[in-house]
Amino acid sequence: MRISELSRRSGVPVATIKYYLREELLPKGEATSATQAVYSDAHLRRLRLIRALVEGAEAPLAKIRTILEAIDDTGIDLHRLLGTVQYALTPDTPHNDGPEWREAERSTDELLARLGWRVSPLSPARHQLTRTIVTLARVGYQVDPQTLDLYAEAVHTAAEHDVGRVDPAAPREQVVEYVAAMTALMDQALVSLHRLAQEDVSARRLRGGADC
Amino acid sequence: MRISELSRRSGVPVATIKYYLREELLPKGEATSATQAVYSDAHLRRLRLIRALVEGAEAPLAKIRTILEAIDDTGIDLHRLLGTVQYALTPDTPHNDGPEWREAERSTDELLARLGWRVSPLSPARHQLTRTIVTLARVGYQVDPQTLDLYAEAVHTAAEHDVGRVDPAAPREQVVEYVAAMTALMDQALVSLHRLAQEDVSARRLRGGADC
DNA sequence: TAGTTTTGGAGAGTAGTACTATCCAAAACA
DNA sequence: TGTTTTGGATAGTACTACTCTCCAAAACTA
Repeated sequence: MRISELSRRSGVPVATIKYYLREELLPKGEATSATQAVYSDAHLRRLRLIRALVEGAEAPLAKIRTILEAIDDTGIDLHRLLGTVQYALTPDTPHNDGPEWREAERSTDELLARLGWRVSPLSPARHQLTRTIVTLARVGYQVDPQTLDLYAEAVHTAAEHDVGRVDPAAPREQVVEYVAAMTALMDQALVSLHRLAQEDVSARRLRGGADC
Repeated sequence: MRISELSRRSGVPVATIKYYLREELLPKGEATSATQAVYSDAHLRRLRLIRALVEGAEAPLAKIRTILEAIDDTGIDLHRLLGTVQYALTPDTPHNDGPEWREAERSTDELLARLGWRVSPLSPARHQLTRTIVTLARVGYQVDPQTLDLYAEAVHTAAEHDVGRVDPAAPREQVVEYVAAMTALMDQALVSLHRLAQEDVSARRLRGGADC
């Protein structure tokens, strides 16, 4: 198909498709002349994945490029792919170094030790958790170990399910796209549901006269 | 304290503090002359909250202003405050209308009916969940009811805990700040832990030869 | 065949966001 | 008295993801 049809079928404007071509997020179409090219279903699929990462994960384009390269790397193992997606989705934030940072870091380390989770010391999510603990402490809310344990147990169930759905019998292309999409987007489902749950509990407990 | 001390104690540059004053995120200090003012501990606390929302929740300043106004509204009930924070944190995204949207919307509605959660039809998190389901469907991953049920159960436990920590005996100012901070920031803790859990499960199941 | 539309490619422009730098007169400090 | 800090105002900056414009070649249509 030509670029206009790709645009129509994907819902992405031609100018944006051209932009993604220039940014090398989307591979070139097959040139049929110096000024013409045709695009395949693979382009449509790739475009949909890009838009999902832009809209659903609010990932910056540079980071999306990293994810796509990992997907296209035929030698990558799935664990590494999952790690690459997580890295890409985690904003670069400054490393702090002070007593409050070290205390929060200790909370994180102790939690992971208690849980026995196999997590790299370099994992960006570690850093993010530490940072969240610091941020909450700064506004007067100490996150205690019981809270962290309870949260951890909850999300581990979800994660078992996420990873359990990886189908070893499916074509590799599908598997890697599933891992990338799941890693990038199920966080958003989790957050949405968390908010819905908060609303439900709040409606029962905090609404009206129940607010002290 | 003067603005330089406020800057030193908060870690926020003077220029940024002035910016927040202009943007009316931060109330004016108490003028001691035409060109001098002093700031209280309340200013320091407010500045920390602003930075927590900027850095921890990645909330746009205009939305932070909305949250702060709700906090300062002495007549607001806590349930409404929680709703206001959630609204503020949810990006405005277009409403779609097509068969795939309606199908996803039905998934969301059925889930909430199954769960019996008290959730407003206008809740932004409803819309976000629907959108996530659509986005995942577009990249080939259908989110089934079992997945949603499992996630929902997990996060409800977390939400019970979140809301259960609201202390009716504490000063109102503290309570409203806790509700706002919790609503805005515990999502990030949840996501961080979800990612750590995924890494753990992936390490067990997907690493190396386990990838088909 | 001629006029119109579409294309790849290149470059410039736009909007939004959150700051950051500069300037100035008045106040505070040493 | 000279230097530093202040409130206030204004302009500038960096980043991000597009979006618009132009042009020559190719494709389409009547």
